[in-house]
Amino acid sequence: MQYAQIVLPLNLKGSFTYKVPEELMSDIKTGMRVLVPFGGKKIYTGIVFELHDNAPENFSAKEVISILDDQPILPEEQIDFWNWLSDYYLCKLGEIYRFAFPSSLKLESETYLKLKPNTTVDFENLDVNEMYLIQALEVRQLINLTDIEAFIPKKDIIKTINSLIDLQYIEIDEKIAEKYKAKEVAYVKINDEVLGNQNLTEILVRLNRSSKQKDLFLAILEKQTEHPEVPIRKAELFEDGYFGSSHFKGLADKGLVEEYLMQKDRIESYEGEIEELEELTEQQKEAKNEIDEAFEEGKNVLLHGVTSSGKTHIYLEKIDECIQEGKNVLFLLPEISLTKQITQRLEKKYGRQLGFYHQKLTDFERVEVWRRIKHNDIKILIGTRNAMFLPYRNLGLIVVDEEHDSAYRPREASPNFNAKDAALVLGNMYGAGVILGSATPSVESYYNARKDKIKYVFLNERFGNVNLPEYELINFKEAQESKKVSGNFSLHLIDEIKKTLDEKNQAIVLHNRRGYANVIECESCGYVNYCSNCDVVMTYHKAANEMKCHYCGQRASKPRSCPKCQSEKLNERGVGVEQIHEEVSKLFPDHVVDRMDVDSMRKKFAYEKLYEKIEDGETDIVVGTQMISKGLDFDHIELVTIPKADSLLYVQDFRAEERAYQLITQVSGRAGRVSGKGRILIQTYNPDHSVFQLIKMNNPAKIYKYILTERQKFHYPPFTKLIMIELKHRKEDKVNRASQFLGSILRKYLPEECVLGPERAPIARLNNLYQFQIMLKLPRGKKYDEFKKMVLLSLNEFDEITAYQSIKKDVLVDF
DNA sequence: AGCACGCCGACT
DNA sequence: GTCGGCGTGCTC
Repeated sequence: MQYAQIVLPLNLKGSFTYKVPEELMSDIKTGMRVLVPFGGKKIYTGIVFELHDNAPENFSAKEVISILDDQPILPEEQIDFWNWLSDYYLCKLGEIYRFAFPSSLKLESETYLKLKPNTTVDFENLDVNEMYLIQALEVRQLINLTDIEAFIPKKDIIKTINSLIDLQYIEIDEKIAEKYKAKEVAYVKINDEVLGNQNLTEILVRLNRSSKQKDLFLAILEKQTEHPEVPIRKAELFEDGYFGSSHFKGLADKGLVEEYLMQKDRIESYEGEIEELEELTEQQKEAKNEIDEAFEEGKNVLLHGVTSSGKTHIYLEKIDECIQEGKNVLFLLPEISLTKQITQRLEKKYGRQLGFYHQKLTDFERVEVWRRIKHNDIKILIGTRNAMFLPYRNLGLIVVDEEHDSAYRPREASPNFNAKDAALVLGNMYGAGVILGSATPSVESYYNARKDKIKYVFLNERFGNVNLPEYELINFKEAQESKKVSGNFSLHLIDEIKKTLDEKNQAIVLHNRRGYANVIECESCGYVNYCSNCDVVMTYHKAANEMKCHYCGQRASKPRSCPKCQSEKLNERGVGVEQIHEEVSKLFPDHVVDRMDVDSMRKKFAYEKLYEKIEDGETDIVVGTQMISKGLDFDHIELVTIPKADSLLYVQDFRAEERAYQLITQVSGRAGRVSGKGRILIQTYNPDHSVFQLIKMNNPAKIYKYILTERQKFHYPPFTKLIMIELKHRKEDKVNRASQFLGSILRKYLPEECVLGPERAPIARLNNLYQFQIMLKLPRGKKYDEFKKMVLLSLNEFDEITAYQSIKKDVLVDF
């Protein structure tokens, strides 16, 4: 095997061919990391994806510099998984690599500057910047490029460096820095020789003159003899303040004790009591049996369990079984803030065998988890979508909790894949069973279950036979006509909240729109504030007293008068959650009303604080956006109200109804978890709308049937496959031409009815990039693969036009 | 993605 | 006249 296909952490297609030097041939294996030169003088950490003997024809391969691992860091299963992801989602292996590995594991060379040896610098002829740089280099021999920014203005850096290189004073070098340092902790022990020497009395007599040292010596000796297997941390000796480090040093100088260092995991693990699981209810047992059967047939499972039906309970049972069989578990969650409940329960049972992996870990913490997974120290890994790429060796089970959640596919992620779907494939690679769990499964998963591609398991009762919440639709139009409203609330709804509060219970008000008002509009000329980076109006946030663009995050001050016609009559239009919160606060001045949305939860621990407040009953009403539909499992929430439910449906998206159903059902699940007397009030202008009517009936099968019929009628997923191609560029005419061109190529290879567009994106400009999109509607089944090859062909043809290379192109498969 | 090369506008 | 902008091309 003389050649290796290496994947590099760059946004480039496929892999690169390198020659394996003779001396590395016997050691190199697929899945190992290697250092390779690339381009001018850069060195990258690449991964060996394939070894072969086919010499490249069109170029001469460079040589692998060295191998970084003694065993493959990436298991075969992951290599297969990456290849699948790249094929299916039409993304680059380099993108996956960058996403999958913590940056400390894929070091690249950094450019350094150093003084040329044996040169005398003539300071007379240097400018200020040049002098600074030379002086800095005299102090520390190496300086990397980013450090220079600290003392030379950014725009002068290149000039300064070039000039000094011309003068032959400095030179450029590349260096790979080892970034990851294991955290080491100091431990102490009695010197081995001292222990061997039986004459302890003699030692103690010698210590009589320094009583503290003697006490310390005895303390260490006692710990060590009582628990010889437990290392003694140096820090713990000084914890009660009685001993100081000078006492230890005294003993060490006498050769009685010694200090040694050990690596410590950065991640703190649970060390408390370990607890057994509760027994399953009859219904849960039945569900578990069905899962077992499915797994035996080699089928994956969609676990559809209404809120508080005890899905977690079943997960725990399956997890336990899997671990008994000596296999490991991956538990996926849409976002890390939801880990609380599941973690607490798992920690009690599995303690240190539990690991976490998510976006909030530091890079070093990620590396630690990698190592622990590699060493098989972790039995259960709880994590978000990026945890799918850890180097598992023997996965036996993957759980995807809240599988419908859109966080499994963040909009602007690279590589863009759906973690829920990818989990099924990952499970297949490892021969592990996969459970997708949700109270409101995605329509696609439900359809797959219906088509028997995955097994459908339904839990339709709440734990402890508690009743499901009851829905009531309030006709807001009628209420308005009979003048029974106050602002955005019907008197009936207000009355219901009042009743709930009188019974010392809590209520939730859902309004899924951030800010105070959607638009601020000039009454006389109609002027509205546009974001300067995007083609969207800015939202008024009263709490922060500013205008915000919800797409690029830009902020601006609230205008006092119309910048166009100077009129001071500015109208606020469109209702945001802040306004609903304000109204509720005014309606219930004697109660505590809190707001929960991304804007109010931005501060550190804001979420935790509010969570505690609700738990302790200090909050009476929580007004919030969709955030409140997740993780708020409290006993005293009895009422959920949605004053402006229509806004959930007025979204331009074929998934609007599905999303509305999921959101309403999820937030409803917060009510009456214990009492079984939960009530949901949906206030709408269209109480006859099918979605509301079906929700009221509380019959999931009917809702899914309705949504599926609609999807079939309009040729949307799951009946067709969608691929969305987005093109972005700073110049509108350029991206317009490019998308017309790509559209024509696609039409050349695909039937006319499959290609929609190109057209301007609903938000024509975002972050100063103009956007055009082409939607591909492709048939399912065998034909799909064939058509997708054509798409790939078209995209490659497009890529050959060099003039369009500066255009950002995103391909979203299964949009 | 990074980096070098090369061609056009705003300044000493 | 130069500096520096960024459009283009290339990397095993």
